[in-house]
Amino acid sequence: MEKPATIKDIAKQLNISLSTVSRALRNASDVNPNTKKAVMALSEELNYQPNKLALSLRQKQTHTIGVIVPNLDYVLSLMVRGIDEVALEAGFTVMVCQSNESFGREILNTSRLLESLVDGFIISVSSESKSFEHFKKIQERNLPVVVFDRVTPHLKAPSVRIDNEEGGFLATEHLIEQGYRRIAVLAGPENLGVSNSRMEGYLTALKKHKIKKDPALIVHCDFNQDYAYFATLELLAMKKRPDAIFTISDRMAIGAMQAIKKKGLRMPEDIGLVGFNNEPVTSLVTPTISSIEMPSFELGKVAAKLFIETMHNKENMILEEKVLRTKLIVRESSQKLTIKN
Amino acid sequence: MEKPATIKDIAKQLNISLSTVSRALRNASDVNPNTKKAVMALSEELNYQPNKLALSLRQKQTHTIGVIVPNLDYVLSLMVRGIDEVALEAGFTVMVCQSNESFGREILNTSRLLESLVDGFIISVSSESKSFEHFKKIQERNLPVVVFDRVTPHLKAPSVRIDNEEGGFLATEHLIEQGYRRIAVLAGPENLGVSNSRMEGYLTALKKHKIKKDPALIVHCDFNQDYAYFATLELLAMKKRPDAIFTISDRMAIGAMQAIKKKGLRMPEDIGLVGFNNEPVTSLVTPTISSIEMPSFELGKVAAKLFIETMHNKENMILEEKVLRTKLIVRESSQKLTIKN
DNA sequence: TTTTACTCCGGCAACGTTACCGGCAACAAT
DNA sequence: ATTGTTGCCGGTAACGTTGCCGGAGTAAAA
Repeated sequence: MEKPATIKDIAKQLNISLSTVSRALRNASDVNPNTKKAVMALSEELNYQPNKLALSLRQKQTHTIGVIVPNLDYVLSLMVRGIDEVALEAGFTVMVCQSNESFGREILNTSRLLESLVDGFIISVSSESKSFEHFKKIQERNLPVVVFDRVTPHLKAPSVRIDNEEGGFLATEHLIEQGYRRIAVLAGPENLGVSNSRMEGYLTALKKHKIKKDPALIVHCDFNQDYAYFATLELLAMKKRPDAIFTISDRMAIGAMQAIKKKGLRMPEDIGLVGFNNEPVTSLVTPTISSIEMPSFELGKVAAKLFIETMHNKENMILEEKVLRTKLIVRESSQKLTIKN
Repeated sequence: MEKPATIKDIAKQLNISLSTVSRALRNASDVNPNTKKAVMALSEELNYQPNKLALSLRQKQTHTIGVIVPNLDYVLSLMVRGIDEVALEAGFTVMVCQSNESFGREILNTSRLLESLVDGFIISVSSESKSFEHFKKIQERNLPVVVFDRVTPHLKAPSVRIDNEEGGFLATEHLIEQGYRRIAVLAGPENLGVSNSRMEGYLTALKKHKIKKDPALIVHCDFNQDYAYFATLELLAMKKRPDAIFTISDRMAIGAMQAIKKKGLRMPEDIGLVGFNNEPVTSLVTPTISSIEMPSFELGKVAAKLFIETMHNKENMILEEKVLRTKLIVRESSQKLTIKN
């Protein structure tokens, strides 16, 4: 069995035509039960497997979804697994590309996947992306697109995301309830939607509790542990330093934690800290870090389901926007008050 | 530009034949410079991109590599990035599948990738896999295979791995030099090669320093934080408990650390701990955990290079076995002696 | 002039598959 | 006996591409 068997081989051995074999293998109608049985038997024996390339070429569908993610950190790889799960179930293969948070790379990935003739895209945009021209090429070809996690209003497509405002709100209100008042926020790049939404929630919480917003306490920095470290050092060097920090990612929380330790401050006594994502590492460090949990795996699954829906009614596509809830996980870094039993 | 342009479109507009266009686009020889220029110009204008499906079907090559990994943890995702890097450079696309350490899943992935008509495989076997029949199907089709990281002698294929014996040796000898004597090893499943090799290094170090091996100190458990936690609790409950633990992964080291803390023991004073992989988390926990560093990204690159070599001389394939060096990273969990300056 | 050589190009087949159409039986209905 | 009707099947074209072969035209060599 050097070369894989083809329909032609079956046809030849059974002395029937290609068309009949083809029909026997799928349509089932318009073919004598006996012939069908024979074809089935032989195809089993020869271990026949339809050539996907030929199929795809013929029916102009590859049953492949292009997935573009900024990276494959804990949260995103969970989401990708969710996508994978649902896609496989529905008979799709996924091709995952990392943009490494780079705009250029994202463009490259897009065109590569386009060349690979994927049937559509599931995208989480890079933090660097300000222009969305490269995605237009996708929609020009009339391919379905679903945006997830990092959504953007510039892209007219169905989307799934978590409720970032809620997450920001929960984190901030929790800090307020614990008695913190000068709460700083370590945000990501200014054009990153998720970051801004989380900050929005932060502001809402302040407003609700009548705490005046202090622009000096709002710091934008790169989505990255080291930057967060230095940004925190600066925050702590202020005359009136913050008494709590909300970081819009756990990575940044780790950086902040290191800076706080470096300064000899204690959590939660001197300063409170809440992160975002609820990565496992938050419960491993000392002190353990409070964080916002999100249903990542579920989010991936929803994204894939949305994709399949969109794919099936391309004509009258609905711009659905799904939003999943978040949850506050309280740990040592922010729990100043003891819980009464 | 609804549908992507094809060679036929170009031919029609220029009133020349398909063959000429085809030749103009690649061969370059056997075609009038002027015609060629015209073809090039028009293909640019129409944004022509060759249809990969048709190409693959024609020349029976998809320029795709199937990559099977047991999971996508820190180390493996670095390796995959290495593979990706080199593969892309060489004009290959990679399709990554996770077996989730499951044997059945690995079989499924193999046949799916085989169906997708990949040109070959780069594989790291699942810890569950004891049989390797499913890989035979690959070699029956005469497709190149490279094994990486988790290699196995049952698979006749070029391979890259790190020097696990060395890693185990370095970790153990370091503990011995720090004065530890009853050194336990937390190993993975018994059939997992990497685990056994690391244990081999452990034994070599013991022998070199004339420390008698104590079977009670050798514990096999699942490759997993929780199992490591419980296994460590048991170790610590022994009458003559170990004074150091070498775990063959950082995940397990974390579990061990939690158990040690739970028991109220201090590292490195009461007990020493060394992990393997040098994941970032080792430097974030308290105490920081010593570990064995390995060139993961590089390993991925080597694997891909090896694959491309193998692919290019399929005929007289050499069963190369590359081995990369490891390095000990000393941190708080095992540094009993102060370093003299 | 004839032969040879070279340049450039078009036609055909093939990769593996399916959709469509048309045809030949056999049988039922008229 | 003629006309549908139905069941089953084969031929052909097409998806987009390239490799092979042969041929026309021109120029150089005999």
